[in-house]
Amino acid sequence: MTASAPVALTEYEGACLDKDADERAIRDVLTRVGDKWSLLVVATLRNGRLRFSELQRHIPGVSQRMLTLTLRQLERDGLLVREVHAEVPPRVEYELTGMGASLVDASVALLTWALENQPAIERARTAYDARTA
Amino acid sequence: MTASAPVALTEYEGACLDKDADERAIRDVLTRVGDKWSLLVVATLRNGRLRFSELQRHIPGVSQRMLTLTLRQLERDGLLVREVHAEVPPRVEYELTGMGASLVDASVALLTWALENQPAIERARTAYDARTA
DNA sequence: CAGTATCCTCATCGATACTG
DNA sequence: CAGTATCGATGAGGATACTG
Repeated sequence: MTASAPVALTEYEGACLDKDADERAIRDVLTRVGDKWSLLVVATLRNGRLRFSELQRHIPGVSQRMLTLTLRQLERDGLLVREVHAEVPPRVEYELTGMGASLVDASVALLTWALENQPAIERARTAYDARTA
Repeated sequence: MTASAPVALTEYEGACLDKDADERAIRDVLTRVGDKWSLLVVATLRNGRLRFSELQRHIPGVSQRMLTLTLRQLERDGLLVREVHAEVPPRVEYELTGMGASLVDASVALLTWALENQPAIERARTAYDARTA
């Protein structure tokens, strides 16, 4: 499973990471993925559209402000669409675009890695701290 | 290729993202991957060990301070090892661990996604800005 | 219900200078 | 060469209050 990855990586370094535009593209996406709520929002929307309040319930700890800001960014980037229904009380639903769904798919490997390696990381930290303390 | 991903994601939401520990593990890794230099450092080390100054040359724009901090964190997490050679002038080499290499492999899908979708994201932003301006 | 508007804090990051 | 120490800017993110 790791047989072809080194090749792919070499291509990144040679053909991509050194070029400014591609490096910016990657940093752009990684910054988004690395922020506190974006990936959690798209992952939560992976199973279907949800309204604002439903999202807030599904994502513990997110403030109204941060959820709004995150949704606006994701909408601006074309990862989800915002649908306002002209009703009283207002109803706003959010739904992933194809690109948004594909981002989740592309993130699965990294999420799996995170879960699988968390114990080893924890152990490494403990050992390091003991060594340097 | 996207056939099995939704299933995997559903498992994440049901079995993982709602549980505090796993969510912390994921956020932990995503924060690391999302920071400005970490993934760039491990990717650069993917082809073999490098010394401090070589890393700095390979990674344009990184300051001594940030490179040091990034390397210390990655070392603490067990993603690379730091080898100090008792020489004058001092020589310090950094090399990925197996876990460090596997992180790069796990990130390839996301990096590929970033490169492939960057144009579409750019277009979406332009359209959004025109719509809301 | 689905937001805005303000204020505030803290962590990240960069620049610069110094050192074993 | 491979760092450390210090300072300062920037901005992500949280708390709270208010609104169409």
